Amino acid sequence: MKNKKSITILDVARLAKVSTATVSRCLNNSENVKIVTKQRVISAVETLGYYPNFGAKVLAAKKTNLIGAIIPTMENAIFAAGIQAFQEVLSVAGYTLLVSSSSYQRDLEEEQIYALVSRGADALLLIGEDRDPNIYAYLKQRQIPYVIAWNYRNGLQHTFIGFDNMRAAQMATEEVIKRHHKNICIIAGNTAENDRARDRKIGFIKSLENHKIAISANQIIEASYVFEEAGDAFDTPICNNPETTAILCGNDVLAVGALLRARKRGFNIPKQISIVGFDDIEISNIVSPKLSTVHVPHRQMGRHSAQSIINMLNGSPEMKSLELKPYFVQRESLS
Amino acid sequence: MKNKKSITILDVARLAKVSTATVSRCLNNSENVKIVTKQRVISAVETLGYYPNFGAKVLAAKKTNLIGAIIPTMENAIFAAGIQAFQEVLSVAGYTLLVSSSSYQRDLEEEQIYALVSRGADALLLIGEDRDPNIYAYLKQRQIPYVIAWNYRNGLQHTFIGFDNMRAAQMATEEVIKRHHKNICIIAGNTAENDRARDRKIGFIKSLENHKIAISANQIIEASYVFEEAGDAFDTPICNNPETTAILCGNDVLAVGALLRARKRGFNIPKQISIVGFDDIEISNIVSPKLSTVHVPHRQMGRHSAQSIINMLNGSPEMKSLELKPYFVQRESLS
DNA sequence: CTGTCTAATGTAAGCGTTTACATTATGAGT
DNA sequence: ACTCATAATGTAAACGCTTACATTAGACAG
Repeated sequence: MKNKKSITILDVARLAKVSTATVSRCLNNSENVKIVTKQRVISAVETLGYYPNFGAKVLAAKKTNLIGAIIPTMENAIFAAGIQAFQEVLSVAGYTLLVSSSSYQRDLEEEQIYALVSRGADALLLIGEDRDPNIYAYLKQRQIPYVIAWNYRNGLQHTFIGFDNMRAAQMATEEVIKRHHKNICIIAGNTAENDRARDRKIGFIKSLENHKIAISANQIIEASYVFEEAGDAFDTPICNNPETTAILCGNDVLAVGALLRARKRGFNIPKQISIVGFDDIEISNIVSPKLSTVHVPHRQMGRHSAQSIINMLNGSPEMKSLELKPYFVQRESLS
Repeated sequence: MKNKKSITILDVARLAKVSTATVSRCLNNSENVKIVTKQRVISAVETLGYYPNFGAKVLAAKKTNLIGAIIPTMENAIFAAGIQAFQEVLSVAGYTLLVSSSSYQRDLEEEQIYALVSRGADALLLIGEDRDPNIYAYLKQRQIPYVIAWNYRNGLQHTFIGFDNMRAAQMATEEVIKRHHKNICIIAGNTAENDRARDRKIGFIKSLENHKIAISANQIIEASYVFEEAGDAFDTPICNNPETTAILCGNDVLAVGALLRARKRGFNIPKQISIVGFDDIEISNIVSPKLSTVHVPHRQMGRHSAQSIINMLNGSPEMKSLELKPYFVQRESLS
């Protein structure tokens, strides 16, 4: 990508006494090229120090082999690890990852989607389903394949590689209920622009309703995914209160934040108050007491999403969604 | 990036009754174009639904605006957060991040460097200095600017945005020594292919020597950055031993791994044994007791690295290195 | 009204690949 | 030795943009 009269495929062709087409074929390990010719070409490449020009290649081949991913943040281990798995699979298949983070902001995410596509992304990994329909229209018009991870829904609208957040939340709630908790609080993630947070919250509430356990509006708090905020949510009179015996949290960050604050306030967990998280990131195993939580298959999602995108790019347009199954992990913070 | 007779800049030019040059000028917010012409062009772009072709743009402009970063892993929060900060700065400047991870393996990292450059990276963020000289030669030959983060060294060889790992390690060691510990173990990261791990280990040892505190070879263990391995290292008879009163760890993951195992074995921390970490990632605030550790300015490194790369790409070839200062954070695991 | 200078726009030459199609070499079967 | 299928290679037309340079328009001084 710089000035200097650069070495082109033509120079290689001349030195190897073949045509540019043959050089191209050698370099893209294509069929039908005699072994001795190939060797001649390779050695010409080496003596000249030739490197293919990326722009020219992209222009001619109409693909970049760049895959974009837009995630809320890398600061949450769940996404960091998911993306890591995603990238590993892409990498061995010869694709490269373009990353951008939206900080859970819808408009920012939108910008990033347009940006990544205009910077050459051949396909996209998106987290969650909730976004302006125009974006899907845009992606369709430009024929950019994409996978929606961290969420699963029946139907052919999109390719989902994820799980049912609502059901998973219900699963967690059932665990709490069967231990006879009656006075329960919810610290949910901000649901305004986040379908996963919303589904989880709905799941919590639904289960409670199914079991006729009363929950008033002020027992449901929303907080952003930050320890401090979760702590503050705990300090709300409704939560921080001898009546309350269990808190359901929208994710592990929230749960750990609440747990730490509860401990600081002198509560014994889980004796006086139980706390359950969601995600099963590493810290849930590190806090004491260890967090009871819902295990989310983040690495699997990353890997399968990558595989799915690769398939799409190779022309299998079946768009098979995949539903993964989270499961509850009982550790120490629930009794 | 697909078939379909696509809409080109020529179509836009025709509709707006201007030349392609003018269209290009409008789209790249360049100087010297009349406001009314610009409006005509913009509206033509909109009615046609035109999007610039990435490959053509790159080929003609000789730059991609893609910045590559190769980090050991995103699973360690220190890199995840650093990269996050890096990306945020790039993003507002109109650059996009290409990421790849090396799993701390030198040969893999090497491959990734070549891969990212051949996939269009205009510049690179590298972690640590230690690598095959051929790579630096290659980067120089292809005129790819790069920044080395997480390490700092005097000299004009490279642009460093980092800190002196050895001195930081000495700083931590001094803290331990001044609390009168005499029987100290070291759990270092694998130093074979990792200059930062090596510098830290050397720093630990140097300080001990300076204070005439004996440390035998078997009091120094290397482990990879994984809780379990650190735990196993702790279980070594040398560490897990009433004589030992302090353990210096190569990073927080190691420290937390050791701490958890020590607790499991019934040790009281820090009464019976002190543990100090390195990095100051979030978990060091979450374990109990909270980890005493060295704070590493990871977000700052990310931001400054981005800024530095942007400057280089804008033609300021000064290559100013920047030394950041880590500091010790005393919490609860050291007494 | 002319000359001069600057701002705005146009012209067209690259940029360096890939790949459809055309051509030539190779070798098996007779 | 001669076909004829097939493998190997060559030819050259895209691909769609940017930008150096050329040209024209417009403003203003004299």
